[in-house]
Amino acid sequence: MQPIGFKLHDHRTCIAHSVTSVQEQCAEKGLQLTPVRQRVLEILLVKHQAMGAYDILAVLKAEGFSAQPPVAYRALDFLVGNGFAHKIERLNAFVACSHPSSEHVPAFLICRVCENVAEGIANLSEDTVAASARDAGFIIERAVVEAEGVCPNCDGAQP
Amino acid sequence: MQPIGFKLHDHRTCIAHSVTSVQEQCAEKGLQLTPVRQRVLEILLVKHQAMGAYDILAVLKAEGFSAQPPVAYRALDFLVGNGFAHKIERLNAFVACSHPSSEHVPAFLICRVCENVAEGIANLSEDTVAASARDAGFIIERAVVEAEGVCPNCDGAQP
DNA sequence: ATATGTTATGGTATATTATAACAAGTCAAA
DNA sequence: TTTGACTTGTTATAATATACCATAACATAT
Repeated sequence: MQPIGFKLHDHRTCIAHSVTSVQEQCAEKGLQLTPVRQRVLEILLVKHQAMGAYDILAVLKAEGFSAQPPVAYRALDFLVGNGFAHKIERLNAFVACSHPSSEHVPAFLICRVCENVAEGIANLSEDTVAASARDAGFIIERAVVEAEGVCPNCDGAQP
Repeated sequence: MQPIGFKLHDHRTCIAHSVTSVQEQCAEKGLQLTPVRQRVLEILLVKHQAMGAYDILAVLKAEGFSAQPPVAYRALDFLVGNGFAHKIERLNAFVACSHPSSEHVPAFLICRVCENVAEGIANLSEDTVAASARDAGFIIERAVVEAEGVCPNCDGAQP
């Protein structure tokens, strides 16, 4: 059991479920979840913490995959492009998606102390953001919310 | 007259107003708006487009300022840290703040065609994000919304 | 007037993140 | 069996960002 979204749960079944869910979606959509791609997804799932491309690369290398930067970036592009992972721009790092089965505007709660990340869902359509965009005639194609702060596990423990 | 927030307006007075507003705030708070810092702010204000640190550096260099990367990053840190500019993480680039006089959660509408950026204000406190954070016991210290899409000027003109 | 602390600048070097470009393998469909 | 779409392998390099050390400028305390 380890923290996820700052709460404890059975992380092993969590990983297994995510992987099979992604496998199913790939089958449905005719996407190829190749060994490297699946492995990168698994690596991201191990922790609910954002990982840099080069962190992932180090793991791949240790496991005998080819480990030039493009290997990691290609797999990440695939995962992000198909909604199985997200990039956290603020950290230049990546996390597995916690809600891979539905379209959504992800909202990341990033703990600046332990660097764990929880993914929620934002509802911008009811926000002033949607109104501004509508007024301006701007068409939103995708969006993300990134919030930095302190998670419950670190609150009190650290400044 | 040029596009700002995708609309036309008198950009010269816009720049002048922004600069004097920032000068006033610095005076109030005892912050030093040194020559490089003010110049970087002005450079950002020239376009309502995000600029990379190295773009700014190039302008500084042409004007005889010292032009090693830290020069730009320091000035940008000052501006961002005090709310006079924002970093757009998705672009690794910076924009002058359009609402420098008030605390707010900025929401960027980023046109993927012309790369112009409009800054709105998000109201996350009424969003599911705030609820998730509250439920999780997560304390949000700062947040940003980044939306990518197509602005009214580019819509129709480009795919 | 001198010392001390704080803030800002100058500068080198290097770390970190990301992509371009090209060759080659896989595999299904025409 | 070739074509085409997609994936991988690999080298090199681009783009972004920071660590680190030294110096200057200036206010305030001794």
